[in-house]
Amino acid sequence: MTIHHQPNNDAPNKQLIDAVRAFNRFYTRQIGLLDEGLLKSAFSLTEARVLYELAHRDGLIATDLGRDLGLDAGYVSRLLKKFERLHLISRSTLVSDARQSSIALTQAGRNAFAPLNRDSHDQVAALLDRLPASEQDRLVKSMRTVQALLGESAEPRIPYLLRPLQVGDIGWITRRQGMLYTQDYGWDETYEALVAEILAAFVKSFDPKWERSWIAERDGEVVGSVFVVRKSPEVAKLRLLYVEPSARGLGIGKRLVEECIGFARAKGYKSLTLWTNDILTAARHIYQVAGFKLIEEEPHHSFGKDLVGQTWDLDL
Amino acid sequence: MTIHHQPNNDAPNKQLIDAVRAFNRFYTRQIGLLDEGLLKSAFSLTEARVLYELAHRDGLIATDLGRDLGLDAGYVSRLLKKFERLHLISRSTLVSDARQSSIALTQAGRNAFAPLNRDSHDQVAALLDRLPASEQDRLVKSMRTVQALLGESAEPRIPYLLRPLQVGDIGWITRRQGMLYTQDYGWDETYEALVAEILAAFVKSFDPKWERSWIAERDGEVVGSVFVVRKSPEVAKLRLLYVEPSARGLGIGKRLVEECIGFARAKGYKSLTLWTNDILTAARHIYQVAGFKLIEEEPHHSFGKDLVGQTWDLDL
DNA sequence: CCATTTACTTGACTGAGTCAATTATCGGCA
DNA sequence: TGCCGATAATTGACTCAGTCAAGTAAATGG
Repeated sequence: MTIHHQPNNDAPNKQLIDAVRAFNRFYTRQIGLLDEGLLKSAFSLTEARVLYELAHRDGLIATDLGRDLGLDAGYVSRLLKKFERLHLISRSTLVSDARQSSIALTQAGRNAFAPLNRDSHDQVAALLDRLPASEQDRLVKSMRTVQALLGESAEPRIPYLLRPLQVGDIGWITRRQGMLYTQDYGWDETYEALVAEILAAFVKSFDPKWERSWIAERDGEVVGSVFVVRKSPEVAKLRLLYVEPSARGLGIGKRLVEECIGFARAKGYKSLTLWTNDILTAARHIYQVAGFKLIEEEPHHSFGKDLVGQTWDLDL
Repeated sequence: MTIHHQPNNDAPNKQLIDAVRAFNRFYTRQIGLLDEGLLKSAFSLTEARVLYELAHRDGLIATDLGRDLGLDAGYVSRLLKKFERLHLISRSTLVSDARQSSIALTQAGRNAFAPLNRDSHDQVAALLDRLPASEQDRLVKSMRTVQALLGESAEPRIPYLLRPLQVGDIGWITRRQGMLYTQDYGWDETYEALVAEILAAFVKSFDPKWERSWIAERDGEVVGSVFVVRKSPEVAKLRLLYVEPSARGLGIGKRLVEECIGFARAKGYKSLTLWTNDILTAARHIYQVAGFKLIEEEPHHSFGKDLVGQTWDLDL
């Protein structure tokens, strides 16, 4: 299994554990039901699994089968011997290692596997068929998520990726910022509206020569963003910096702000300014570290709360 | 299993079937891995499952166990006999039916089950612990989805539910509309910006006396929405009608429009107007059926396309 | 080149789960 | 009331999937 970033120190929530255990019981039964159907064939369940592997992957050796299917080496050996006796497989000793031999299905083996495969396919088709198309999609999507999370990811996970805005992003950012600040600070729905307004204006008046957006994406999900707009020929403004709680601690916020500064410098702006609220301490810390200076503070009443707005500037 | 709404007539997509089969293979192995850990106990896997059922449900009879765990009646009988010999369970013949007897764990039974239960719990905890908290949530959510879709739903599913706007909705609607029209009609990012703008304005100037929003929600997900705004004291305007492709065919669009009409009537508006584009045929059909009349058409260039805008009115 | 590890095989089991026959009881019905 | 077909549970008789440990042959590493 892969080593993941930031493993939890405290034990996972009991409710989550129970949910996973419930799912395991449920799916044990589910698999049992599906397997019942295949039992009438000449092959045992495990034999069928072995045939499946052989039919779908080339150049397997006995050890691979045992490892991937979780089978005893002796048992695999016996299974393969039986298959060989039935002329379902052929084995050829590897030149690279005379202990191993590459196993391949013969034509007879493929013929024997075909009906098994069809039955299994049809059974799953019948299962899916009970659901409307949209739910089939949801089901498969969820299964893929489970598999991705529990399985070993083939490639080491990219911590995150920066890209420009695409369609769908501004809605997503609006939603997440709205929900986050409502949840964490009790702001009302007008904050979400403000974000929507700012982003709409950004897109409508976007000038690629002087402005830019950065979206931080992880595993295909937006986990952060920031925007730079032209306030005047000499002043750029950083807006709407945000990092998903689940992606904090990866340095995404810092990186986003650095990108903004770099961009503003490259474009010849004289200074970079931003407006924020004093309660957003995590963001403030990032601005401070990046060299921003607090210019002005003024109380205001917005989003249903009494807040203290702050203007921060950075000379470029 | 439950009878679901609108089963598919045509066979499900092969890709989906293969994904489900891949998941089944994956999870077979996953369960195998988890079970290995429990093998050192004095009980077999099936015995542990039986004990689990007995520990968590009262008044079970032998048949229930066989049915719910997919076990042979004879085998269950023998298992129970063994448990009884070990004084782990007690059986009392039911007065209602002398063939059946209610099975309950004794204190010794509970004591025997406790370590098994703890081991299983700890194993799942260890599994979850490898993931950061946010991914644990994603995992469990996906598992619940799979279980809900494949299992028999206890209560018949509510097709959908109408509710007013909440925080997060306007971002979501912006995103989905933006993505949908980009995908289906090739509109550019300015459409998403327009939606954001309209929704921001709606929230900011919202007057509950004269205006309203309806969000259609299914299984906790937004699947449609519509807004009514006050254009003038006599004219209400219907805006941003939208239904998720996955939720079409449930009459959500029709219902949303009907709500708008009802609201506009109740508030004493003289007419309800709306603006749309001729290519949105599904929506147009809904408007026609609801009694709207096409008032005006004019070509315009928006969202990167040549379009024909339409104004529809309904006298109330 | 020798010790250790790895890939595979084989003999000897066991015990999980199946199948069919049997008994006891129930519910329905003439 | 008594009979019949169905259901709940039990039991005997299996089998065969899977385990465990010991052994062989080849590879690997110092």
